[in-house]
Parts: sequence; structure tokens; C-alpha cells
Amino acid sequence: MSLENGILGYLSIRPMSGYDIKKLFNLSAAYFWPADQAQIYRSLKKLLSDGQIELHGISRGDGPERKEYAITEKGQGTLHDWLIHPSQTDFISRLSYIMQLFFSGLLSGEDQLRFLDEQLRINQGILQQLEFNCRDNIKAYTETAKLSEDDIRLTSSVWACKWGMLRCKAYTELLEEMKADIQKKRLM
Amino acid sequence: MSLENGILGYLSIRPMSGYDIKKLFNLSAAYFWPADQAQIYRSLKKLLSDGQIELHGISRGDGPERKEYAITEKGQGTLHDWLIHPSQTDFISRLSYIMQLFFSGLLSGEDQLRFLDEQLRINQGILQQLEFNCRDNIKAYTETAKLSEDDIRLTSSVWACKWGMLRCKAYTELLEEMKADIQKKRLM
DNA sequence: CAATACTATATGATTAGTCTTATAGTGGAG
DNA sequence: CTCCACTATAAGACTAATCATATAGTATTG
Repeated sequence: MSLENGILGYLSIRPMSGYDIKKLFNLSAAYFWPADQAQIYRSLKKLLSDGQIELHGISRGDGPERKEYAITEKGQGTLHDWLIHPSQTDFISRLSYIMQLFFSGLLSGEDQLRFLDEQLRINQGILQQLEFNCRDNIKAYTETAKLSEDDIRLTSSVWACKWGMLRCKAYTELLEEMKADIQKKRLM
Repeated sequence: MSLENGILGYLSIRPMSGYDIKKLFNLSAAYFWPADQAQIYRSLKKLLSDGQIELHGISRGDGPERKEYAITEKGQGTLHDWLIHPSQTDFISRLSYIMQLFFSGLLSGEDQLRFLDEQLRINQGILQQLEFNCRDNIKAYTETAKLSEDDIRLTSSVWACKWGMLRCKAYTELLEEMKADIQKKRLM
């Protein structure tokens, strides 16, 4: 349901098309919620038939047909409810990299070290991407999505990004600690 | 695919039934990979038809029929490959609590504080659960799943659990920081 | 001896997400 | 004038996961 709630979130900033929503997800939410284009349009359809959003207008500017959706009263209610009642299950998410970490002990010492280095490498790459996002995203945001800086500050996107970076740094520390532990055991 | 890989991971410790695997997931992996019973049996079926696992024996002890599966050479290869080649996409996971955090700025100051308190409360509960797990899980593990302590130490379950706790603590800090920031802005 | 809990496997319906392909218009580069 | 990139929406096939329900045996408890 979170994709639908996210869509409601964006539409509560201003009316948008599915294409706009997709761009916003890619620009600023992809690292915690990769959104598939097909899924966005399907969700819009469902939200529309639920009365959570309404067709705000069909425009044809320079390009092809463009359907803009606006959030309804009912949609605002759903969004508000979702935000003020986070549930325990919202916290349980599938983390395949932790599944890998969990079973990495089954590898030989050498292979496990290789595994940890690989995780470190990927994690470092993600951190760099997030740092770039945090610095330059607002500009890209306002340009490509035509949102004002005030619009963006409506969300807590900077905090979410900060969380991504904190998580990466903490994970790096854990991986280094694991590496040290394995190397220590090898010398014994 | 991670559920299948996780099943291969458990089966590389020793042959097990679907029921055993389900218990192990619930006991020690549920916080990073909630596994549905139906999905486990379906995955076993698929792994079997792929030749990744084989039927090791059907036993009927005191209870009902029990199918034990063992990992094959092919399965070992798949598991090893998965572990030494973690991919970038394995790191991208849907975090609905971050989606909520992201949009929490849309709430009024008062509601956002309520939201943050709710997240803190849930996060604290999860931390307690993980601390309990880290302390008492190995016992439950050996008793209910009939794995020896050495079997368990084969995996890096303690490190995975430690990561869960680190994550919770870091998230608590972030939430407190956000709270302080909002309260500061309210006084201006 | 009926109810309940636990062990154990399995199917069916539904939902969410992924990946591919189709369609259709605009604008620019070569 | 063709190819490519971008804007824009949509349907189809498929996979993974969820939820409910069925079945069947054992053991315990009141």
C-alpha cells in the first residue's frame, strides 16, 4: 500500500500526472522505494476508482496527452491516517543484503572476506550516490519536476536522505568490524 | 529469489523439512525476511524441480509425514554464487517507514511530532525484541530447531542481529534530532 | 471425549511488483 | 528525412508474496 500512499503524498503537494510522479520517485525516493512505471499507472487507476484522487484535467501542451490528478478530501484523510498511525509491520522489510550477511558465515574465511569487501564496495557506492543526491537533488528536483524549493521543503526529503547516509556509514562500520574479527580468528 | 537462497543456506547446514525451515526463519530471520509458510513450500517445490535440492527422505516418526530435503551440488553452487556476488539491486529494498518519514513534513508540526513519537515507540519495541533475540535465541534455536550451537555459529546470525540493533539505535538518534529541530522551529 | 495446540504439507485466490512491448506525439542532430 | 531522445500512457505476461483454508496425525487438558 505504500506506493499508493506515496502517490497521495506527492499529489498533496500539487496536482500531477503519472509521469511527474514517476520522475519524483526516481529523483528522490528510489533508494527506499523503487517505483515501477506500470505500477504507478495501475495505482493511479485504483486510487481514482476508490475516490482517493480525481482527474484534475487533461492537457495537451507541446507533447502528448497528459492526465493530471488531484487528491480528494478522502485521499487527504487516507494519507493523514497512514502518516499518524505507522504500524509495526511497516518496519519489517525484506533486506536481502542482511540475508546474505546472515549466511556469509557458511563461506570459507577467504570467501567471506571477499563477500565483505564486495558489500563494502557496493555500500560505498550507494553512499556516494546519496551524498550527491543530498547536495544536488533540490536543483534537479525544481528543474525537472517543476516544484518550487518550498514545495520540496514540505516533505522531509532531506531527513530521509540523511537517514540513508547514516545507515550506509553504520553499515560500513559493522562490515569493517566483521572483517577485523575474521582476520583475528585466522591468526589464532 | 532471496527466500530461495535463504532456504539453500539453511539446507547447507543440514537436511531439513519445510517446517524446520519455517521455524528457523521465524526464530532468527523474521526481522529481515518474514517468510510465509505457503511460500516456503512453493519455493521448495521449485528448488526441487530445478535440481537445487533433493528429497533426502520421508519419515513418519510420532507425527505426520515429514519430507526432508538436502542441498545438491548444484544448489551449493547457486548459494555460493549468490553469496560472493552481492548485487547493487540487493541493496535497494522497500522501506515503508522511510516513505512515511519522507512525507511526514506534510503534517502539521503537532501531527509530525506525534508521528515521530509513534516511530520512536515502535522502533524502541523492535530494539527490545532484537536484544531479547540476541540473548536468548540460541537456546530456543537449539531446542526447537534441533541445531547445535556450532551449527548456528556457522551462520553470521549474531552479526545480523547486531546490525538490526545498530540500525534501531541510529534511527532513534535521527528521530530525536528531527524532533529537536521541529521544536526549535516552533519556538522561532 | 471434545477442545485445543502443535507438527506437517498443500492448494486456491488475490495482490504487489517486474519486465516487456505497444502506441503516440515533439524536437533535435546529422 | 531518418534516427534518437524525451514526454506520456497503457496492457500483457509473469513472479513473489500474502491470506485463507484444507487435511491429517499426535498429545494434552479439562
